[in-house]
Amino acid sequence: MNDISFNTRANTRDCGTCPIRHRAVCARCQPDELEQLDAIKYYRTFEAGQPVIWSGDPMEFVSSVVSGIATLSQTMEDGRTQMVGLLLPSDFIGRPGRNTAPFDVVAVTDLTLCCFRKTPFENMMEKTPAIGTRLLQMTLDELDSAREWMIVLGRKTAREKIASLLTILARRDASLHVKPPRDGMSFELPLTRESMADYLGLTLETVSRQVSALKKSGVIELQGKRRVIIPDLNRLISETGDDMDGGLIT
Amino acid sequence: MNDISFNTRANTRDCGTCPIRHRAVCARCQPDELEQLDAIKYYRTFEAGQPVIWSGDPMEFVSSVVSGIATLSQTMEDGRTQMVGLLLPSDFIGRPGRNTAPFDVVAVTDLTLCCFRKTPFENMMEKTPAIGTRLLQMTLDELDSAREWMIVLGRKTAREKIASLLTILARRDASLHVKPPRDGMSFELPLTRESMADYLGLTLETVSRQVSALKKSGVIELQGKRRVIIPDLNRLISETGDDMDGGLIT
DNA sequence: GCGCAACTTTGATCAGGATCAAGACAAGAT
DNA sequence: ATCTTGTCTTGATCCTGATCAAAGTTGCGC
Repeated sequence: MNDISFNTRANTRDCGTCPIRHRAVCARCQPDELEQLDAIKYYRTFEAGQPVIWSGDPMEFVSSVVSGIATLSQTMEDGRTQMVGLLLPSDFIGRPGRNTAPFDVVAVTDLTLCCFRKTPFENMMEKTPAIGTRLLQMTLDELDSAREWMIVLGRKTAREKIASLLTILARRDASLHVKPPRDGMSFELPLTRESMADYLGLTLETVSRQVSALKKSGVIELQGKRRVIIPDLNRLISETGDDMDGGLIT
Repeated sequence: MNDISFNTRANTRDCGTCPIRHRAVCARCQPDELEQLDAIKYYRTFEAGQPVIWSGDPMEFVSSVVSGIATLSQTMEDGRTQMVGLLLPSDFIGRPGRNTAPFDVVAVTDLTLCCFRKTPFENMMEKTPAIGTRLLQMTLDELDSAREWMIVLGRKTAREKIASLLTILARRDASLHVKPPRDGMSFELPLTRESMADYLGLTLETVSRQVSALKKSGVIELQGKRRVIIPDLNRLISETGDDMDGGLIT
C-alpha cells in the first residue's frame, strides 16, 4: 500500500522523476513502475512561440506540462482564432485512443513537456486502472471548465471577460505559492493582448481599453505592461459578474 | 467473447433492456450483468419544461437519455443564461466521483432517463474497467464538442451561429434515420427561439431575424415555425463559416 | 366559435465592441 | 545614438446585435 492520493492543483507533490512539483499522470509514478516508465517517457522542450502540434496532425504521444505555458486553439479559414484552453504546469495534453490532435497547441512561453509514447501509455492504462480513473476525473474537470468558459464567451461584457480572465490567472498563480493571498497579490501576465483577445472572443484593442479601464477604476494596477497587481481580489471578482462565492473556473 | 464495439452516435444498437436504440453505458449491458443492473437501474420521466436537477444539488444517480431532449445550462444572478450542452438520446448525464450537479439540467421535451444509483454504478465501474474506458472516451468526445462550441460563441456572427446550430441539429437528426440524406432533409426544431438564443449567446429577436434571413436567402425553408427543411446541406454548411469538410460538432 | 397564453415576427433606436488609423513605448540590433 | 520590430495604447467612426416596443401567429381550453 501507499498513500498516493488524487492530487489536485492546490495539492501537488514531487513525483521523483520530474523536475518540478505537479499533479499529472507521471506524478503518480510508483517506484516499481519507474523502470518501465523511463523506457517510454521522454522530455520535449519548445521555445516561446513554437507550435507543439497542429490540429489534424498525427499525435504519437500523450504528455503533461512540466513548465511553461501553452495554448489550445482553433483557427477558421479566414483567420479568426479562438483559444479553447490554457495549458499550465500539471495539465495533460493528449487523447488516449485518438490518433490525431483535435486542436492546435502552441507554446506561449518556453515549454517543457513530459511525454509518453502513446501505445505503451495505453497499455499501462490497461494494466493500471487507477490511471484511467484519474484521467477520467481530470477530463471531467476540464469539461466543466470548458463549459463554464462558455458563459464567459456567450454572455459576458468585455469588462467582465477581462475580469474573469484576470481572476483565473490570479487564482492559478496564488495556488502556486505557499502563502495564501495576503491582499495585494500580483502576477506576471503570460499572454499578449492579442492572446487574451483570442481567449475572450474580443479584439486586442478592446482588451487594451478594458484593461486600462480596470486600471483607471482602481480594480487592478499595472507595473509595466505585464505585471498585474490586485489590491483586492474580491473587488476584481465582483467585476466578473459571477457569484462571489466560487463557481469560477479554477 | 462478444462483438460489442464502442458504439458511436451513428452506430447504435439495441441494448435489450431499454426501449430504444442508444449508445450509452446501459447499451453495453451484457447478459450476465442484467440481473444486477436491474437492481440498481430505474427509469425517470419528466414533462417538457420540468427541471431534472439544479446546479449545486446533490446528485445521487448517473443516467443516460432514453428519449426526449434536455438542456445543460448555467444562469448568472442577473438572469443571463447560457446553455452549455444539448442532451439528446444516448447522451450521458452525471459525474462518477462527484456529489453535486455542476449545471442545471432541464427537460425541453418530455424526457425519459435511464438512471443508475451512483454508488452501485461506481462499484460496477471498478469491477468492469471497460465501462470506465468507455466513459473516458465519451467524456473526451464531449470535451472536444464543448471546445468546438467555443469558437461558435466567441468568433462567429449571428448568421453563422444560427447556421452552425441548424447544421448540428440536421446532422444529429440525419444520423437517426437509416436512409442517408437524400437532399431535401427536414427536421423538427426541438428548441424555442429563446433556447436557441441561450445556446448561441444571442437574443431571441436576433435569432428570429437571422432565421428569417436564412429563409429569405433560400438556405432553409420553414413549415410552420418549427419544421426546418434543408434543400442543400452544403449550402447551409457554407454559411457556418467552417471548413466544408468536417470538424463541426457532431 | 371565442379568448387567452405562449411563442414569434417585425420595426425603431441604441450601444458595445469592431474596425481603421496613428502613435507611444521598450528592447534589441546595427 | 538611431533604426527596427513587436507590442501596446488611444482616437474616430462604423456596424452588428441588443434593447424597447408593438403586433402577428398558433394552439388550446371552454
